Amino acid sequence: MNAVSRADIQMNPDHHESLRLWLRLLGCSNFIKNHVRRALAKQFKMTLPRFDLMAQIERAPHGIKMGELSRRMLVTGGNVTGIVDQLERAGLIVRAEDPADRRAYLVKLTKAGRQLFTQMASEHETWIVELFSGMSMREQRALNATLLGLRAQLARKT
Amino acid sequence: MNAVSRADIQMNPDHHESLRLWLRLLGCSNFIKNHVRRALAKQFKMTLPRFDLMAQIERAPHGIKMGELSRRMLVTGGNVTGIVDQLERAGLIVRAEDPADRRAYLVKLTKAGRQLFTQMASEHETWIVELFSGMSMREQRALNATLLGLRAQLARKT
DNA sequence: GCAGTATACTTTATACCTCAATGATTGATG
DNA sequence: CATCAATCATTGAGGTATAAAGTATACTGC
Repeated sequence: MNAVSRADIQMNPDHHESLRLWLRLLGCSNFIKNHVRRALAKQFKMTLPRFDLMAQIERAPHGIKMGELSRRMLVTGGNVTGIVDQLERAGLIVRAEDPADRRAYLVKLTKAGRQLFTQMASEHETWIVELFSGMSMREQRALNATLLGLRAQLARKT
Repeated sequence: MNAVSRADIQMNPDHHESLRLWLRLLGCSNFIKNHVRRALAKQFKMTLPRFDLMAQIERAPHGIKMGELSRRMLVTGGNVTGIVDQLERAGLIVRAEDPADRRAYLVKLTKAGRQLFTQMASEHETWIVELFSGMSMREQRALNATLLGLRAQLARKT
């Protein structure tokens, strides 16, 4: 094909492998994200970040602090503020006061939020199952284990 | 395929496996993306989308059309317009006329763009290699193969 | 030639997201 | 118990994303 660039010449072929792996990982992730985003928009007029945020809240029945949401979602605090604003305006969540810390809020699902989330989560799961249906359960478990290891390695690099 | 009710779907632990896998995939992807974004900003005052776009152009020495950029980056055309605007304003790329189609542009790197990209790509590669250094080359190849298969399966789902 | 339709790109409105700066509260230390 | 650094959340500016609508050009078939 075409000649290799100067950058390519300097590359160790093993390094190239890591780069390809990263691009592949990103590609898969983006594809699924796009798919889910479109489905959420179409069926529930919901965005993916809002759905993710609600999912985090749902796992914390006693409420969850803004900062904890930020850490779990790997996004900045300012971002969380904005999304919580929107969801609160829509009546799906509330900022409850934290009795132990007057700086903080405990964000909780409202009844409407819980109901909607239950519906969405169910649909969401079927979409994901369908997307991964080309892989056997065995393969899925293996991939999951690999990624769990990768995630642990990555966490060490901060 | 759908002989199971929605209640059954929630009960099936295999389905949760797919969900966990997806969240793990997304987590790894986001972590690396954040890491690279910060490094690009710090060392080159560059953003990740702009770097990605330059990388796509660099692979197409004769220039590349806006629509092709959009397809390869899995983003919308409007988005490409904005990023190309910024990079062009910075003197790193140019919109050259396509002699074969007056609606289209052939986007190319300028000399400055090519030089900067070469530097950035080299650094970028070392970051990625470092991030994946916890995995053996063997493991990386296996993961890459798995994701390649996944990507192919996904592409079939449109 | 000349509709009608498809393609290439831009624009607009809205939402996400980061970083850095700010205000408010807490908690640890001298 | 007074200070002061650390923590919790918000704001504002700049950049990235989408969908939908708009403009201009190309193509297709009659």
